[in-house]
Amino acid sequence: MKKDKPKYKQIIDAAIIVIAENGYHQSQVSKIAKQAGVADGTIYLYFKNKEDILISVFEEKMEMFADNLNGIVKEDITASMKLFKMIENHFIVLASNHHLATVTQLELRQSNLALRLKINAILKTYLIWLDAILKEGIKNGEFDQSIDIRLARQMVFGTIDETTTSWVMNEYKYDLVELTGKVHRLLLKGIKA
Amino acid sequence: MKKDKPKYKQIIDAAIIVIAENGYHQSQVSKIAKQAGVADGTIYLYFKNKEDILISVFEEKMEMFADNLNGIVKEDITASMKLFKMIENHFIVLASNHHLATVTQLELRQSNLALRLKINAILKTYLIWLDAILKEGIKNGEFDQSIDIRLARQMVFGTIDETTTSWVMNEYKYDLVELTGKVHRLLLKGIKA
Amino acid sequence: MKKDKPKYKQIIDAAIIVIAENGYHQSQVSKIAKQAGVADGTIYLYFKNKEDILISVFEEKMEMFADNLNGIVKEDITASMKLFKMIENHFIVLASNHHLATVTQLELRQSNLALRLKINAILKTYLIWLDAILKEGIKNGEFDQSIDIRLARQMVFGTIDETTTSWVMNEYKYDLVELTGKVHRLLLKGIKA
Amino acid sequence: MKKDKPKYKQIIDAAIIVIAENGYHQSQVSKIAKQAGVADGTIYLYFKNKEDILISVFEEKMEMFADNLNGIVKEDITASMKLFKMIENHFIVLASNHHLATVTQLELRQSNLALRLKINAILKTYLIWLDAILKEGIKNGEFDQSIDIRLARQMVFGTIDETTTSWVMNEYKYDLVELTGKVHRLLLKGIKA
DNA sequence: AATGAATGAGCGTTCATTCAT
DNA sequence: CATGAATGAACGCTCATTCAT
Repeated sequence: MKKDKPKYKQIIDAAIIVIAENGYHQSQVSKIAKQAGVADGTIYLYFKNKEDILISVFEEKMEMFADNLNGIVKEDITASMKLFKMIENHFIVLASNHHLATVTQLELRQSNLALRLKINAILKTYLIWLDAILKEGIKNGEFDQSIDIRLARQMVFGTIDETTTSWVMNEYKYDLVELTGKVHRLLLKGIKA
Repeated sequence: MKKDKPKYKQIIDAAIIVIAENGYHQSQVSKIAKQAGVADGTIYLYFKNKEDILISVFEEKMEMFADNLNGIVKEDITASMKLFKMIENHFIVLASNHHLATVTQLELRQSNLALRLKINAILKTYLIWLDAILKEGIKNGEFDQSIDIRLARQMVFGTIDETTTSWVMNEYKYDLVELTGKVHRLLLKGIKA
Repeated sequence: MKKDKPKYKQIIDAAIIVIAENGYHQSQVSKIAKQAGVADGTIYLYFKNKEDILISVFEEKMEMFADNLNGIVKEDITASMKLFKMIENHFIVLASNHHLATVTQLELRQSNLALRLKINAILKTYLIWLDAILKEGIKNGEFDQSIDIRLARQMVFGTIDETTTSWVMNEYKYDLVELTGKVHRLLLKGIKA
Repeated sequence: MKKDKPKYKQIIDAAIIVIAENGYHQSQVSKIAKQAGVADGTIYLYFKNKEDILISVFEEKMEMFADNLNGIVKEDITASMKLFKMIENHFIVLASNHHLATVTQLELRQSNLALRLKINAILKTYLIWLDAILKEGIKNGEFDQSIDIRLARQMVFGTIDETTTSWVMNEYKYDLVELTGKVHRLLLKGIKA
C-alpha cells in the first residue's frame, strides 16, 4: 500500500507546510518535492497528479476529525453534549495546527471546482456524523422535532466554518477553543426542543 | 465617469456569464471580451487588469444587496422581521440570477488571497448592516442580551452562505426563497431573548 | 507645407523631451501627443507613423549642424581651422541641449535597423561636408596626400561620436566644449601632412 | 557549471544566428529555441530571461577578443606593434564571423539602455587592455607624453568601431582585415611622440 | 482640421508532467 | 525505485494605428 510508505506521508506533510507558507498559487510541485526532500518525478510515483496531492492532504487530515468523531458519537452522553464535543474537537485540531488551519480554511478553497467537489465528498463523512447526532437529539426529544435536518446541518457546519475562517483571517490572535462554549450555546438554542 | 459608460456594465455582465459557464480558471480575458462584444484591448480602457474586473463584478452586484438592506433597516418593523427580510432579500437576489449565484458562491472563491481580501472588505458593508439589526434587537429586548455579536453575526452569515452554496451545488434544484422561513426560525431561535 | 505648421514643430519638440525623459522604449505615441498638447490622432495628420516622427526629429535637428557647417566651410580659413570649428560646432550644439544629446547618442540608437539606416542617410550630408574639408586639406597640402579619405572620415566621425557618447554616459559631468582643442589636435596629428 | 553544458553554447550560437538573420526586434525566444533545437522552456533552464541570453552572447564572444589581447599585451614587442595586433585581432575575429559582426555592430545596439550599460561594463575589460598599451607607449617614449589617455582611447576605439560598422553596413563587400595597416598608421600618427 | 475611443496582433515566461537513465 | 532535465501549451497586457464624429 502506497499510503504506508514513508515518502507518502513525507510528501503530504511537505505539501501542508509549503501551501501554508507560500499560498496555494505559489505551491509548485517542485517546491513540495524540495520540501519533502525528494525529486520532482518521485511525487508522481505516489500521486497521480498535483490535484491528487491536495485531495490526499484533505483525506488524510480529515481522518483526524473522523476518528475522534467516531469515538464521540459512541459515548454514552446526551446529543447536546456530543455536539459540544464535536465543536470542541474541530477547534482543538485546527488550533493545534495553524498550518493545517490556513490550508483548509483559506488556501485549499482557491483550488478549482473539481477539486472542491472532491473535497466536499470527503466532507460528507463528517456531515454524516453530524446528521447522526442531530437525528439522535431529535429522536430522544433533546432537539426540536420540526427542524429541517439539512438546514440545521448547514447552520451548524456554516457557523463552525465561518468562526474558524474568521479566526484564521484574524491571524489566530484569539483563542479558538475558548469559543466552544459560546458557539455551542448559540447553536443549541437554535435547534433544541 | 467610467462606470456609467455602457461598455463598463457590458463587460461586467459578460464576466459573470463567462465565469459562471466556464469556471474561474477558464475565464480568460479574451473570452470575456468576446462575450462582451468588444476587443481585448477595450477591457483595459475600463479596468486596470483582470483582477479589477472581478473585484468590480463583486462591487457592482453587492450594491444590489446593500441598497435593499438600507431600505429594510429603516423600515418601522421588529428586528426579527428585519432579519427575515434580509435573508429573504439575499435569497431572492441570488435565486433570480443563477449565474451570479454560481460566481459568488463557487467561482470567485477560487481567486487568490489578495482578491478574496478585497472581496471581504466589500462584504464588510453587508456585515455592518447585519450588526445593526442584531444590536437593535438586543437593545429592544427581542434578542438575547448575552449573545456575542461577532459569533451571532458569524452564525447568521455562515448559515445563509452555507445554505446558498448548498443550493448552488445541488444545481438550484429546489426553491431557495422558500427556505427563508425555516432559516429565519432556526437562526431566530438561536439569538432571541 | 506641413513642416511650417506650428503643430509640426510642437510634436517634434515634444518627442525630444519625451524620449530624453522616458527613454526610447517608454516613449509611446500617446505620451508624445500629450506632451505636445494634441490628440493621439492628430499626430497622424503630420507624420506617417511613429518611425516618421523619429526620423523627422533627426532631420530637423541635423539641419542645425548642417547650416552651421555650410558657413564654416565657406569661410576663408585653413582646412585645419575648419575642422576645429566643425568639432567645436558639434560639441556646442549638443552641450547646449542635453535632451537632444541624450536622444541622438543613446535613445535613437535603440531604434530598429530600418530607422537607423534612414538616420545614416541623413548623416550623409554631414559626412559630405567633412569629406569636403578633408579633400581641401589634402589638396592644399595641409593634410597627408596618402590618407584614405573614407578611413580618415571614419576616424574623425568615430572619435567625435565616441567622445560625445562618453560625455552623455558620464551624465554631462565635464565640459564637452572644452575638449575641442584636444580632440582637434589628436585628429589633426593623424591626418596632417 | 551551466556554461559548460552543450545546450548553453547551442543556445548562444542559435541566438547569434537568429538575431543576425532576423534583427533584434524579430528575434523571439521561440525562434531562438527552434534554431537551437530545444523547447522554449529549456532556454530558461540556462538563462534567467531573454536579456540574459543577449548579455551572455556578448560576454562569451567578448572573451574571444580578451583572450587574444591578453597574449598580445604580454608579447615582447613595441606598443605600436601591440596596437597593430590589437586592431588586426579585432578585424580578424569579426571578419571571420559575419553573423557575430552584424549582431555586435548593428543589432545589439538596438537593445534597451539597461542592456547596453551591461554590455559597456563588459567592454570595460577591453578598454583596460587598450589603456595598458597606450600607457606603455607613453612611458617608453613611443607615444606623445601630452595626450589625454581617455581621448586617445576614445579615438582608437571610436575609429575601430566606426570602421567595422561601416564595413558591416556595406555588407562586408570589401576586406576588413586589409584595412588594418591603414587604420593603424592613421591612429598611430595621432598618438605617436 | 482635430479628436480620442476602439481595435487586435503579438510575446516572454511558468510549471505540471514525462521519461531516459 | 528514484532522478531531474526537458518539454510545450497557455495567457494577460501593451500600444501603434484607425475612423466615426
